[in-house]
Amino acid sequence: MKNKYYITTTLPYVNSSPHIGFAAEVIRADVLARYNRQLGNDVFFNTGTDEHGLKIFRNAEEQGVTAQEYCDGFAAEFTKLKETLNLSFDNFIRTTDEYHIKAAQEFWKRCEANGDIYKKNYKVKYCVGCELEKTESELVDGKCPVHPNQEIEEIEEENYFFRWSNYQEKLLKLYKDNPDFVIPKHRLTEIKNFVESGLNDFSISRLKEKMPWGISVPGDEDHVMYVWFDALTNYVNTLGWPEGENFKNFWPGMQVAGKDNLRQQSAMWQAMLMSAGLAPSEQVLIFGFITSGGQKMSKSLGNVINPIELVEKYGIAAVRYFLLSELVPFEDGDFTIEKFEEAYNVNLANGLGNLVSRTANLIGKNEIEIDIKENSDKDFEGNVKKKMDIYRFDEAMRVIWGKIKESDEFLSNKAPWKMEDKQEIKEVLEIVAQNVLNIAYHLKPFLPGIAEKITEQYTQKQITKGDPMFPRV
RNA sequence: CGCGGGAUAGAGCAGUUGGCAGCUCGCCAGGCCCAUAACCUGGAGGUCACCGGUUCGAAUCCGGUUCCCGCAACCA
Repeated sequence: MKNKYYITTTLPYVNSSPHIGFAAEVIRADVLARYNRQLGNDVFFNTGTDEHGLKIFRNAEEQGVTAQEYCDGFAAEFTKLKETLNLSFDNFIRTTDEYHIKAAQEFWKRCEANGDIYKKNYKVKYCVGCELEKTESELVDGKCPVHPNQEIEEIEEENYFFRWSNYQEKLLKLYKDNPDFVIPKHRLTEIKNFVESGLNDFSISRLKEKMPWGISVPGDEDHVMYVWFDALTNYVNTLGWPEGENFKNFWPGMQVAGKDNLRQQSAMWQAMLMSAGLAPSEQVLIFGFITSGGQKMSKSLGNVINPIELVEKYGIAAVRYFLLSELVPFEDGDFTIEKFEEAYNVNLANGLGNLVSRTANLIGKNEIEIDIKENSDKDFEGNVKKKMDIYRFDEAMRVIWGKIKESDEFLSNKAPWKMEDKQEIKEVLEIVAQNVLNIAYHLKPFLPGIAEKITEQYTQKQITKGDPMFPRV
């Protein structure tokens, strides 16, 4: 019987084009999905788009289109990432999908039935930029410190609230019983501290007459759900919850997110799950951010890196390689075009590409037939696994590149191009070719396209030299 | 004392449970010449931010200090 493995990314909010940080997140999730498929597990991999809320409603108004049209445009752009980033997701959920809307309403009803939803008068200052209410202590000079150029709006209305405060002890118990619940450890510490400091119930609805772009609250046509409540439920809705077979088979699952999402994923959502009577997530991975030249990416600084343009210029393998290999997933990492090109030249062109070329060439020129098979090296496999078990994609790739270096050294030592005896040459090249084929095998989750190409080349009866896979830049 | 992260070769970074300080680029010298001006070998270059402690032994653990950064700019 196959193990079930469910993994989901967060759903990016569709108010701008795909961010390189989200690209890193979804590619890491893709690696875990592909790796688990390779291990023989039955995998369900989810991503999608978060499409409700005031910010989107207003953006659409400004552009003179309906909110749905506005979202459709972005959703198409994000869907295209499947090809652009070579992703293997099984479902792409949009929070405007009919099945999501129905399930989100069902989720609401369950929380309500459990006594965790109540109505109260709500008078608070609200920052449209954050889509969040602000307490007086959070404001600086009466303005949101995050969006100082936007006016704080006063909202006074009856809202529904979620009794987050009911879940403080249960969340702390969850963290205590599952010390690996949040990876890395320091993020678990952070969320534990936050929950310990006390939880305030949060508002989960908005008046429809003011902000119609949301999912109707069950049994109250005057309200729509607050975007966070609706969006978080996608992680089970995508599995067909409440009835779907997939839900029974795959939940609970792995969740990955950027560090800005720690609170939502590991505390708010977990409390919501408990309230609805569902099991908490299996584990939450919290990734670091990507800076650009040591600074936060910002349009005004002009240092925003567009992952799609990067792929168009350098190819998807180069982009996946950099994001997976040159960054420590759980810490902030820096991107510059210089580092990117250096990594490309050193590791893909001179390293992987060159080894594949020189080996194939030597075999072809000598007209040698060799006998090798996929994944023949159990030590190699074990070393990769050790790193994958702790989600260190960078170190797993370092293991793979160690095998490349070892093969280059071996070739230089043996110098088969000086040998006369065909049998002797064959013995050397068979070892190296076997290494290359194993490298390709372990590369499949990381650089699927390239790995397939190498595998195809090296499983021919007569291996011959191909065109360079990575021309130097 | 809001919560976290960080300081390691000229630059950029890694360093898991304490055990001879590593990687890439750059620099110097050599080799090879099968391969994409690539590949291999050797070398120079370190007060592991600072002070103290634990230990046979600390980049690593503990306490303190200084300086950066994120949470918290349009954002994942």
